[in-house]
Amino acid sequence: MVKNLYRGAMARPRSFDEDEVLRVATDQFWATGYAAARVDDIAAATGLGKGSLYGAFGDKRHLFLRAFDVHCAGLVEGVRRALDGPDASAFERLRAHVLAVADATASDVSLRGCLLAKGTAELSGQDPAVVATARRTFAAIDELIASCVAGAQRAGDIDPDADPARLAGLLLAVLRGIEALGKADTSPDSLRTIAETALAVLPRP
Amino acid sequence: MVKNLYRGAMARPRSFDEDEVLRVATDQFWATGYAAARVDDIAAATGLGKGSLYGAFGDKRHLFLRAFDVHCAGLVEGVRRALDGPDASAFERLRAHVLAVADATASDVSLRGCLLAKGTAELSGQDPAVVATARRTFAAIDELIASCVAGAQRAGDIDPDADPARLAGLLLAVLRGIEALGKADTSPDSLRTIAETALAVLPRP
DNA sequence: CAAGTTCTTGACCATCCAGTCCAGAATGGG
DNA sequence: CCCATTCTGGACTGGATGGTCAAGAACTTG
Repeated sequence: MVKNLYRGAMARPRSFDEDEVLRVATDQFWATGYAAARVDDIAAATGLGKGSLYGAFGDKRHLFLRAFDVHCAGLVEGVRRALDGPDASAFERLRAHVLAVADATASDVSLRGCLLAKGTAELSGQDPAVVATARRTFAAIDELIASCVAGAQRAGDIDPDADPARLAGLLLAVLRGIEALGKADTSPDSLRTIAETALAVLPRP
Repeated sequence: MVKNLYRGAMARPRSFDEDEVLRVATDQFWATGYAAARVDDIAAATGLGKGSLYGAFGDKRHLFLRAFDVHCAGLVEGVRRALDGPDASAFERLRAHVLAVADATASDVSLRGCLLAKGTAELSGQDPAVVATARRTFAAIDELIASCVAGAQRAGDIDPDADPARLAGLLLAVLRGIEALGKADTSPDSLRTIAETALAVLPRP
């Protein structure tokens, strides 16, 4: 249970920023996975005592869930920034984003991949909350892609007869696939080629 | 270290089949992930004492690595069986396989996904042996798909001017993406639609 | 400034778990 | 039929780790 509610006016104030702690915690979970991450390490990395950590977040699982949520929200926000914009440049934004994901995955020397993928892979069979967050996140990204595709259609860069939702689903799967292949140290060239091919097969008007 | 070498004529013979034990171990790792799997549980599930397990496989990590190898080899073998055959039906086999993966992923009620994906996600940052096996496995599947695509091209079902390697890479990414999305409990319909769309965008002659 | 509240620290606890070890069982060779 | 060898089972150990707690620090309110 979370004990320290942080309801505004408190006696002794928090000595830390919750979001900052969550970012550090995210790094720890990211590096090793949920089960292998140690609460002591997270405490050390944040500079907090374990009591504060447990007081603020309840237990390891809830700490992870919070970090996971923040991370996923950030992901969606990043995709939104990358894809939002005027129809005229929608296709170019889509293209840039898909290639950027491939390049980012390829240059991830640590092979840690994305916490969304890692967390979902590790915990989907055991924690419904993780599944729910992952689903929401994927759905949000799917919609962002779909609306970017629709923009590209209006701009005449993608066949207007195609179903934007279907193309978005395909692109989302490709993105997640690139991420998965990247963790197996697939060559940067291969990943980029996959991204290019995905863009190339999109139906032109 | 592995102590029991099993070099043919031994004093007291093994009471178990190594492959069978690896299958059971695979199930355990699959259900919970590597870090969360307990050697005691694996021993219980196989009916072996821990002494025998450690004698035969060395330690938890090597046991996992062996199980992972066997699992991946089986995966490749399954794909080979699904995709090998005459050119005339190559496209149909490809189509059936892609749809089958989507359906299988969708009907995986336990959301455990594929051990290849799960193991790679969890351990790619920490165990080079896992990365190596994953890469080999993906490369093998990639080649199988490429050669099936080439067959479909010879049969006139796919544009002969397309690069089969590029299309194979794209399809592999889509398959891995479907797997990833499936763990987030994406609807069976969505997964199948992604598979259908991937097949639909393949360039026809 | 006293009282009341909440946060912080880190020692402490109870449990869990990978890996060890040994006494005994099963087998083949001599 | 006995001995050397190898496997088996499970009790045991040492260390790690999630979570608790109590004493004290920091702040608000009256």
